[in-house]
Amino acid sequence: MPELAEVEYFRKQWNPGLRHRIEKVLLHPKARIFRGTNTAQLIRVLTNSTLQRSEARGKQMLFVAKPHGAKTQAWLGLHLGMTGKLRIEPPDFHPARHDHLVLRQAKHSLVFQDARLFGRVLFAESSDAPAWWAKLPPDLLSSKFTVKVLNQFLKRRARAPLKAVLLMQERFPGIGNWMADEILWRAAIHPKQLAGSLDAIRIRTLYREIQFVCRQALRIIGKDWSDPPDSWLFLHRWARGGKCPRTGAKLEHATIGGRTTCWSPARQKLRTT
DNA sequence: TCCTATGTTGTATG
DNA sequence: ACATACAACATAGG
Repeated sequence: MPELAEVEYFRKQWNPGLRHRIEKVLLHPKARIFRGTNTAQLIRVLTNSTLQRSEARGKQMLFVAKPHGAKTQAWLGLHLGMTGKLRIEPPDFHPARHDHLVLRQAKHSLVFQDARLFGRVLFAESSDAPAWWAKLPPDLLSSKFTVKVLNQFLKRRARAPLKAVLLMQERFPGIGNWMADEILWRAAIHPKQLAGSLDAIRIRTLYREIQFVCRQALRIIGKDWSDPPDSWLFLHRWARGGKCPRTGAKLEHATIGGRTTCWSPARQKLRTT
């Protein structure tokens, strides 16, 4: 499910728990989402800590807690993978099969559910942010993501199709399968177009559409999980016999960059120059 | 039964 | 070393 805006939506689902104490931590230590993470430390430090704030950067979320009587901070990183969800339940709630992490508070249980277990839980106790948070690439809506940065990355990935390149989180944090298709559709660029083959005009167009889709998705989906308008590719891409909302022509599907990709052949043509 | 799924990563290959 | 491609991970639903 989750790309940039969906992650932002799920992050906010735990807002009722901010500034409240965590009384108990429930988890299945062997669940795959805890791979590489010290769950004993996570339980010890988070129990009796106070949840303070949260942030999302791309698909990565951060929850910061203040451990009881300690000067350090507790850093809880959550990644939703393909099927992860955050939700709120009553304090006496009993975790179901896919509820792998529960932070129990007096008034709420904060639940991380993930059926496919592609998600991930990271944890650190330290005064400064751990590397897995501090070293994340700049947000696509920040001033650090410039046309020049985009241009340089496209040159380095010159032989890869743009669809695959847009999915690279090291440069496009938060973009996932549907956002990549939406961006390329708006920019009228074929998903198989090689990254190194864009002229300066198209690079600028691509840049603009990246920012447009990020901004609008956050505003619409990130706010309350509303659907984007009918004018977006979003609502048509999985429909059987789906039609391009701009040209009315039939949409096409193929696997590109290892992912099912949808584009409008009437609008997105492979270009040799 | 077989195929698909809004993601990441380890490994093979060039 | 660097860039690219793809199988593997685990479960549910059509």
